[in-house]
Amino acid sequence: MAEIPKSYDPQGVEQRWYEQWLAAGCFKGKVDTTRESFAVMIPPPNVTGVLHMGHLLNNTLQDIMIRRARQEGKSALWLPGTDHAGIATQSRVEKELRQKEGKTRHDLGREKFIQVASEWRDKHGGIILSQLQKLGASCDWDRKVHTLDEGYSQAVLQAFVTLYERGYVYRGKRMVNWCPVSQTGLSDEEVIMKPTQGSLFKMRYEVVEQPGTFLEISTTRPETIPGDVAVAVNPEDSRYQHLIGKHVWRPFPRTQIPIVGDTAVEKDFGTGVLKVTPAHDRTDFEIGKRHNLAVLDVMNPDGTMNADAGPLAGLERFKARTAAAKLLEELGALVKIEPYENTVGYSERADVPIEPRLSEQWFIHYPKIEEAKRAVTSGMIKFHPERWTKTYLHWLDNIQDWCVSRQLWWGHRIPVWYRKGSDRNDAKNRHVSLQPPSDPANWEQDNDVLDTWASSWLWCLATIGWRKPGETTEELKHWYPTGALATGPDIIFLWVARMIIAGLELHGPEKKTLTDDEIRARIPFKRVYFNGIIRDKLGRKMSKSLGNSPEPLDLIAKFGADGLRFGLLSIAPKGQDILFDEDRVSQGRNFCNKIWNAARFRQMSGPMFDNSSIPSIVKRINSAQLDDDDSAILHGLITLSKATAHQLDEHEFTAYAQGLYGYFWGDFCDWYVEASKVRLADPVLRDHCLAVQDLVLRQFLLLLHPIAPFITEELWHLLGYGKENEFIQNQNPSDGSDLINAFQTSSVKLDVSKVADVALLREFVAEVRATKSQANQATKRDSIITVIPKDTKAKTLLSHNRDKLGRLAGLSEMQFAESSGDRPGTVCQLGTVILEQSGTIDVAAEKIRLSKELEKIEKAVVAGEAKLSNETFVSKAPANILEGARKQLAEATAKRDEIVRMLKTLN
RNA sequence: GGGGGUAUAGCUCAGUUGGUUAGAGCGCCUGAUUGACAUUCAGGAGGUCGAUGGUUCAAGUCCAUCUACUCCCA
Repeated sequence: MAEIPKSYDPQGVEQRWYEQWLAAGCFKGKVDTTRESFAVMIPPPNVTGVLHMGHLLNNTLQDIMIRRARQEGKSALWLPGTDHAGIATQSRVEKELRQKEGKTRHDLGREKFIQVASEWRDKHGGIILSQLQKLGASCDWDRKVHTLDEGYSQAVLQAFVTLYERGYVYRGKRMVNWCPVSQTGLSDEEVIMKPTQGSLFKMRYEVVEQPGTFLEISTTRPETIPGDVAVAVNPEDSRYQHLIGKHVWRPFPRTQIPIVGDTAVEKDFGTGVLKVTPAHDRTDFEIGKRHNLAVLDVMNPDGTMNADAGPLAGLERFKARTAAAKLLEELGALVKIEPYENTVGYSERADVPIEPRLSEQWFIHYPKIEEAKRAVTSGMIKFHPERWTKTYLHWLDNIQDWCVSRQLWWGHRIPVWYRKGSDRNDAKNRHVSLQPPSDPANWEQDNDVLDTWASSWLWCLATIGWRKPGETTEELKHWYPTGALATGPDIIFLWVARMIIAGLELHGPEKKTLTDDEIRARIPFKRVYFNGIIRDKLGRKMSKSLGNSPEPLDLIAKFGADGLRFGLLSIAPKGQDILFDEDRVSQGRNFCNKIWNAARFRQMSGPMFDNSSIPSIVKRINSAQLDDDDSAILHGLITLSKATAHQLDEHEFTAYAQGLYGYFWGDFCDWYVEASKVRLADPVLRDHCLAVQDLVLRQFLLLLHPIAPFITEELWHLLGYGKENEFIQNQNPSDGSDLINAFQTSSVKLDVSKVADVALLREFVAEVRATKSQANQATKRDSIITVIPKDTKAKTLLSHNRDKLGRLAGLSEMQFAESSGDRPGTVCQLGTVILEQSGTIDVAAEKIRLSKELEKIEKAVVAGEAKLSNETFVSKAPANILEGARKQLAEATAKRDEIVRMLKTLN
């Protein structure tokens, strides 16, 4: 066996093992119906994207789940892929086209543009997946899926056609959210509401029938004045009701528009008079419909003003706003301009304010809403943390039809053909199918593509072969529903809810309502873990413009993938946002180094023996030599295994990481290994003690493996736990029951009470060290103490562990005495400790120390006495609590009395 | 306007059916290095658990109200 280097160097280890895992096909998902299945579908990142902090956390969590499942012997599959990111990709390609060739997509034409975009995708896309490999992601790369793959595309179109046939898809002219930059409609979910600083323009319009009378009107958008077709007041508003039916002069282009009465107008908002612009506002559109008003569109799709905008024609919309204000002023119609903050919808991708715009679009009316709610409320799908259920249900309760058409070219072209020159809104003139019509010359296909989310909502189905309802594949039968989904709560509507709906409606024959059993069979996943969003240490979102996002690959290079994974996990509170601070990732790296060195120490401490299985190690444990520490550390190992199994089941990832950290560093390294150095020097006891260490290290590596796959695999082999070409991923850490069995088989009897005894010894050592530190003897290895044991049991425990205590506390001698006499000491649970010192003791300092101690313990005594003298407590509290309180009070009292006595002797 | 979330040490956070003297990591201070690890070890300082009220023998934990910050939806 090679000698282990002094500090852990992740670089070489990571690359070597990742290559071996790939070569051995470790990550391949195999359909094996004899095993329980467990699949995870990666949330497909944008194909154009690069790895960011959020991906690191999200994919670490998935990797943990899938690696643990593999260890447990499940038939596991983690399927990777990317989505085509319609708007994002098209925008980037168009931008490059514009910059490099000065062309627009229209110069190229649809076919050529898609070809260019595909080439661009193939060149720049998918970087993110190779970056994930550096993180150690154990995806089945051979099953990589892209939403524009041929088979997947078929599924997407089929879903649309099926929903059309089932009556859930319709076409219509509606108000949609229009992005002037991407020049496409968007769904409500893609619009981000942001408080925006703007101005409120107060204007006055003259009443036509009563010259000299003016109506004051407030607006944030004076550029839409040319599109005004009326002004509206609340019919119950006594200030204005007499004017309903009359007209006002619209300032520009100057014309008469009617005054209408509509209850949608809020009397208290502004002046209580609303200008009505049906083409550019949702509320106004509704008002216009009620009053039969014309829809006067004054804007081009790119956000510039069109010819109908009169004097504003040709101006960009925000320039037009300023120009409109100036114009109003010149006309004497402007009263004043006030700063004003209101909430404005922004396009998620382009980050510019959207325009409400009337256009022809395709919509999906969501099916299976009731079932989607029931799936979650009755626990067939479990959300972690559970509170997201409320958000999910609230959305379903207020659900709006989904605008799924996008005026883009990059995506799945809507599989609808219209008879040339006919009314497209008449279903008779449509051909909706995966196949074009047989007489293509008479038809033209819809120019639009589907929303990207209308492809990714099939992710759990179409990645494993779903192509149409009713048909199934081996993979679908085996892995669907998938075991868990890990994602961010920000896409609970965009993606999670829609996947649930898609599964319920499309995974099976058409049914109006579903039974619970049918729901169970159709849901895409059984659990959803919502991980928090990573922010910078000031709590801001990570963003390119702020430059506050670290480069993930740099972090991996600096801390190692394992260290980074561990660090992220240990600072990621359950479902809570995470404030990222690089310093904290170093904890993960340090932990890896600690593990590395513990293994190194094991290697240096003696020869390696048969480490090939639990029984072969347990066989080397000598029951006769089993001491207090052995019992405690092995019992702790069982407890840890059990806790880990529970925490992973419940997705308590942080507790899982911290449990391993505390056990390994605190219990094993700082105490057990240090204590065992005495025995390791003794040839009779050495091998037994090494066996215990071997067992602890083995099980610990197994438990840690899902978080830190590389270092655990490396040490697994270096310490001889696995043979060549066998991997740690195929070893089950279990919940501790295999340890219990092995101990029973080999008649190794652990004494559970030793856990408490060792805790007492640890307190004792800590007190001695503190006392020494105070007396400036901290570094002395040959201090002498006198102990007045509390009782005979304490005395036995101390003398049993004399050598260890000497080593751990730096003692050359530990004497026992009946009484401390007149010397001050430290009181701990096992007794009073007196440090022998040369020269005189600092009486004043001792007094201060003891007084502080006294103050602390006095509080406990008072609290304990109060509690026990309370009759209701004594009569109502359960017996074990009562007994505990009595014991505690007795101990506190004894300690207090001893301190008081020592203080007296000092006076 | 509606609905979440959070508030515990200087910082970031644990604290799982209410029950010892509320914990960890980092930071800070003191001390340690010739054989696992300075990516280390030992010790120390530091908290009226956001505020008020309630339930209970017992509240950081449960309930109500309030305050601050934050997210989502309108």
